Amino acid sequence: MFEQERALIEKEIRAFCQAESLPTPAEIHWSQIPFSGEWGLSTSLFQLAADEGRLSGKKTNVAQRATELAEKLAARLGAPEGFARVAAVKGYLNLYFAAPVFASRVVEEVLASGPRYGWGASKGQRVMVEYSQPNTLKAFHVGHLRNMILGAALANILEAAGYEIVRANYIGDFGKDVFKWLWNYLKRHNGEQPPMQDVTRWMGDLYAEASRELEADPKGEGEIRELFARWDAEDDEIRELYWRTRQWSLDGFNEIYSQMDTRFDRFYYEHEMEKPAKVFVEQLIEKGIATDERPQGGTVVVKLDELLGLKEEKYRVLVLLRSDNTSLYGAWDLALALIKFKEYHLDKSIYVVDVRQSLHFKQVFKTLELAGYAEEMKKVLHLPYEVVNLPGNVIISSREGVVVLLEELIREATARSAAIINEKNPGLAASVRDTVAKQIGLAAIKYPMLARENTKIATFDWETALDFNGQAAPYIQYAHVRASSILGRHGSQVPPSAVPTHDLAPSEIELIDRISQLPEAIQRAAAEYKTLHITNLAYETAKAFNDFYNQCPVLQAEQPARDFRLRLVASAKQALANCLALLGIQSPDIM
RNA sequence: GCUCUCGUAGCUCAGUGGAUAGAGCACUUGCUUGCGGAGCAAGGGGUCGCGCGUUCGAGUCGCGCCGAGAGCGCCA
Repeated sequence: MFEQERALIEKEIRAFCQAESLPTPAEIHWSQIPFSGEWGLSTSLFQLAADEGRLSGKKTNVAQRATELAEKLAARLGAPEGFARVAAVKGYLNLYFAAPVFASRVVEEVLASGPRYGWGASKGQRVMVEYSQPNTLKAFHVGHLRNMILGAALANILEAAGYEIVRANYIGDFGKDVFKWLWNYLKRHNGEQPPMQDVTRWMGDLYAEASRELEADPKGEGEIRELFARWDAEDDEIRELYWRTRQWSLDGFNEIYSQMDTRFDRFYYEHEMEKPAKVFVEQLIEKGIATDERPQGGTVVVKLDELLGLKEEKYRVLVLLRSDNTSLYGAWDLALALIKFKEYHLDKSIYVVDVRQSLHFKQVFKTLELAGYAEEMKKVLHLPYEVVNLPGNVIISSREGVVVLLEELIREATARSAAIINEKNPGLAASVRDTVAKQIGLAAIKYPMLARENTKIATFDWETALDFNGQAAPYIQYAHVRASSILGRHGSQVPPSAVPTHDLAPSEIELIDRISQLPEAIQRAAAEYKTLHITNLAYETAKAFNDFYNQCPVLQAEQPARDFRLRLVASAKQALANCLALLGIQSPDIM
């Protein structure tokens, strides 16, 4: 938000370097001024002092020289436009903002931009984010939650940063697991209908049963292959069963997506990939990239390390077709990757898939690179995230049926938040309470998944998931409610723009500072693909608002402070709502 | 065996090569004639896994070790 001022000072610093015959820095790094309680910008001169010493070949005391340079520079700058003062402190150049000028600029910009405050200009690039990827005929559990929430938030953040976004889902509706389920269904549950509630739980239970039964049944594998073959031969009975059971899962997913407030622009399905994948595999064999070992009773594979002439194992081997000629998911991923580029002319194709598939994606992307798609492969990115475990490092397993069902979690969280509302705000009408309870419950579930580094394993336990205190979404929503409450009591429109003429309190400046950080946080979160920059800022902004709330009266304040503070409250409310919206979290006005 | 990830307060986690490493939870204490106390303020608690290196400067970068987890030819 202060790019202009920054650019101006940078120009001055470069001019200073030239005048003093110093090496000109390529980049000038800015940070906040710590400990001062004042609001401004800071940069250090150590690097410059060290560079100068290295170039001259003479031994220099870097700390001393940095202090000297900072002082000279401060003297040269004087008091530039918009800044109250400039100071040299221990080798740092500190520029202190003329707070009223900047404060008013921040507030004006937030209120003028509204829900789009913080959004960047269009970058003219189209990015696909693929996420969720649930498997039909399996349970939808808390392990899938991280993926869905992370992907959705990331898509929002990239969109806000200025990219055109295509939200894609790739439904796992094909492969051996599907036929394993059908095999078990035909043997033990033929004709059964799924229950009304928790469809995916029922599907998952049958899947776990199928896994158990298969282990005990030596003929099972053969029977499953037979079903697979019948599907291949377009056997009506199997096709009908396949479509019918698949639809049960899809209905269950749609229910969950609507509950979680998640939407997609494009659905891909594994079963659609089979044919194009097989055609593509034939081409790879012709090109000599894939090796056909089927005549010897083997598979079709891409021996990546061998093709690349690597001595150590790195990419290993990607298996594309089984010995019985059916295709594997590696083959489908080859086809899908190209279809995406063909359909949307993407500038970037992102896969939000858990870290255990890192090698798989390395293999897929490298194979396509070798097959002549090097340009496209520069634009793909597997964004890995760690799994969600249960307490005691218990792995969530569809195969063994050890899952915490997502719908159960949503119900629990909603019930819990309704109970808290009853306690804290007993006067609230039941219908309003239920709506708000859901907003808070969902937020509490989503926030911790987004506030954690993607590469860290998350542990799900009920106590933490349902803890609504402290660094959690309800805290942020509460700050938003307080802001709404003040504006509601004020009643009429917030007063028109005004530069503050009262002495800004430290907590006012801190709050404005946090609000002003949103545009940069969005750009950084998008560049690094990290939602936690937004969760952190949302929390810090809420904290700053609560501090302000305690220290600065608004409605009781004297004019002109009252008018400015009303506008500040409206800005804080907007900034909080915008952060939460990026995270896929709603901002209630009462709770 | 090879590859990848993680290791910061009792616990869960932040921390852009820069000034005095921060939050939340838990624990102790205080704050409501005041805009919503789901809040605020204060307190204790740290060999940033260990070592070497790069650098003016390392929790942050590199290498090595230790510990934990994951992946590695016909599941997805």
